[in-house]
Amino acid sequence: MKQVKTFSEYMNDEERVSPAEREKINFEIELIGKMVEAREQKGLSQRELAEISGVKQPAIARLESMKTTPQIDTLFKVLNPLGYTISIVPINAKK
Amino acid sequence: MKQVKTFSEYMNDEERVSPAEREKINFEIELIGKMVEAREQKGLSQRELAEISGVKQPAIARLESMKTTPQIDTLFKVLNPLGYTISIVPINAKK
DNA sequence: ACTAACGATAACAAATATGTTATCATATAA
DNA sequence: TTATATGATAACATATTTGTTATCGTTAGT
Repeated sequence: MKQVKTFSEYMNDEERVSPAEREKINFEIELIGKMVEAREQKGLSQRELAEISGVKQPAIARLESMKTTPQIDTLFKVLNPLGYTISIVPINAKK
Repeated sequence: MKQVKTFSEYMNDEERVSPAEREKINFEIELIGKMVEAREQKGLSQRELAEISGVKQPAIARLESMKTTPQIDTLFKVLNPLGYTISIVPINAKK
């Protein structure tokens, strides 16, 4: 018998993780995925993105390694030079 | 001659408001619009939404009156019971 | 071997949001 | 008029992120 839960099973256990928490975690995974990919695809180092965005390199490193959850100001500062923004969508629009 | 700028003119003046700041302000306007509308359309008071979401009523009031910019945790807690979430989109997808 | 650039991390101060509790003014209903 | 519910606000403590500065280990290039 299985002894531990998979990550997916853990994430879908409502008794442990609330829907809002799950949305937040999914968002963060989506965030760092697109963030790292876009940064590297533009050939930018963390230090270069730091200069462009106005967010310091240690803060970017903390975000990319998921040590912290960004504040909204920081989110826009980092995403904007990478060509992304965020928007509010109905939950059922989750394609 | 015009003496003052309209809000729109102010917002589009890159020397005063950076692109990232503009995105953030637009996001906040979109946020409180959908937030208040959805809350009232569901017939919920701030106190009721506070109970459902786990965010205290004073915090909700501060958000709706734009006294503070929410943290991402708070954002998901409030938006989730209202049927919304947030997602990362390319800037050119701004319809 | 040396240098330079990279991402990660440490430590502390500063900034900001939230929790908590209480209260206020206003509107609405009885 | 009295009572009740609403959104807004105050004051303070707590929590979390970011700034700041410095450094670390690793990798790539010379």
